[in-house]
Amino acid sequence: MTLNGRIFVHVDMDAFFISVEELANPALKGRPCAVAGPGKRSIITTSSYPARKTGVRTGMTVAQARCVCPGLTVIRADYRKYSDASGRVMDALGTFTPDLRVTSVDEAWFEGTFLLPESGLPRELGRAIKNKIGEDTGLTCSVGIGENRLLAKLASGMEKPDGLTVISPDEVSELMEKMPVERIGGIGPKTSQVLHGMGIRTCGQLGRYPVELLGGKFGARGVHLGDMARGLDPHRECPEGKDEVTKSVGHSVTLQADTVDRDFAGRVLLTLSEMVGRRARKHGFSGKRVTLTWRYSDMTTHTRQRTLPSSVNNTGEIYRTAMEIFSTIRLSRPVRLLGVSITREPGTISNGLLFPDCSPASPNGNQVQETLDRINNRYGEFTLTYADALPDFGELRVISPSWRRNGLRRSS
DNA sequence: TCTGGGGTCCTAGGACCC
DNA sequence: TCTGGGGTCCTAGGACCC
Repeated sequence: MTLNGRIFVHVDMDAFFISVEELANPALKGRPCAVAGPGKRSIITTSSYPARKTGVRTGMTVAQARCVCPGLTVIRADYRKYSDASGRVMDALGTFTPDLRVTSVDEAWFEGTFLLPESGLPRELGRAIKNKIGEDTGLTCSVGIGENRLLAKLASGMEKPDGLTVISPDEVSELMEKMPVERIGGIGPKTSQVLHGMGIRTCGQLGRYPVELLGGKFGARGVHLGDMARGLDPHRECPEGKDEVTKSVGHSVTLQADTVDRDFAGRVLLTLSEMVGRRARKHGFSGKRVTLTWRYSDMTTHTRQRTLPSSVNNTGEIYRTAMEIFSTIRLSRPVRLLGVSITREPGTISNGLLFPDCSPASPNGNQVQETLDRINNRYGEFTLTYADALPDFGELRVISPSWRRNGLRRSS
């Protein structure tokens, strides 16, 4: 089975965090286990395949998961370990192409058109990738290959775990005919619910639906839905590197208990501002817009933002702006989450190394900050910090699935 | 003992300008 | 007995992804 035109390869690690834990502790293998954060309100991040069989799902609370699966072993997330493992995986993939696109801690894709082995069989390329990752890291992955990104990603999810799936052009229409719409990247719970309401459950049905009606229902996005359902990729024109620029840096935290205490909230905002500022400064990022996010106990989430005259990444500026915004809002209910982020203006380049535009609050403030940064760089995050900051969650190392190696999203 | 945290992109409405 | 029509910027919210 060969693909005649371009080919794209999508690599997705199997139950990544759990697999890394199993590597460190083989006794976990074959057992129902799950990785979760440290807080009592944290959720399941990843679960092993035996755990999934019992009904454990990502997003459940630890209590819910234990309820479904009483024998569940819950492992506290160790982001440093996953970050290191991810680096090894991406290094292995980097031996195949100089143009690897890392989309998250456990996912990457690249165009493989010119990388096919002499035999020209995509499946052989896929096998070579799986072998290389296995040899270098001891981990398994699922590889999907298709004539565009959308199909490659779809393919990688078809035979998990340890899968290798090649979708050749002549099997696309038959494959899509019965494919549930929610399997397509970009069609989430809300969209699929609306589609179901319209009597559309499969990609076959979606692909035949009149484009005008989809456009009317879903706006600009609706126009692409039909194409996607037929296995065409709306991202096919994606200029080199254009999607690689980081646009915002932020941190948020769900509090251990909901609060109406404004002083405490202020200390949380100081801590978050320092975390944001630290990470931004480390990577030469700065942004003009500061956004405050808060979530009430009923899960309704609100944001208020303020655009500053110039870009900032100074903890003091970020904190001051966040507090200015905070002072304008009246908390109508207890708050469960607070967040702070800075956003780059569209079209501006902010790289502190080239353009040191991190306008300090005051020369003194900046000196203090530089000293703090130096100490924390050397001895670890929050070794020295503001008296009012809360070091207990400031210590948390962040690695989100959108983490990128050598990129801004790398955990600090 | 409900419901994490990091992001991106899109939409819609209002302010403002000419 | 009135109030056009663009364009752009800013803001808030929401869908989605991993």
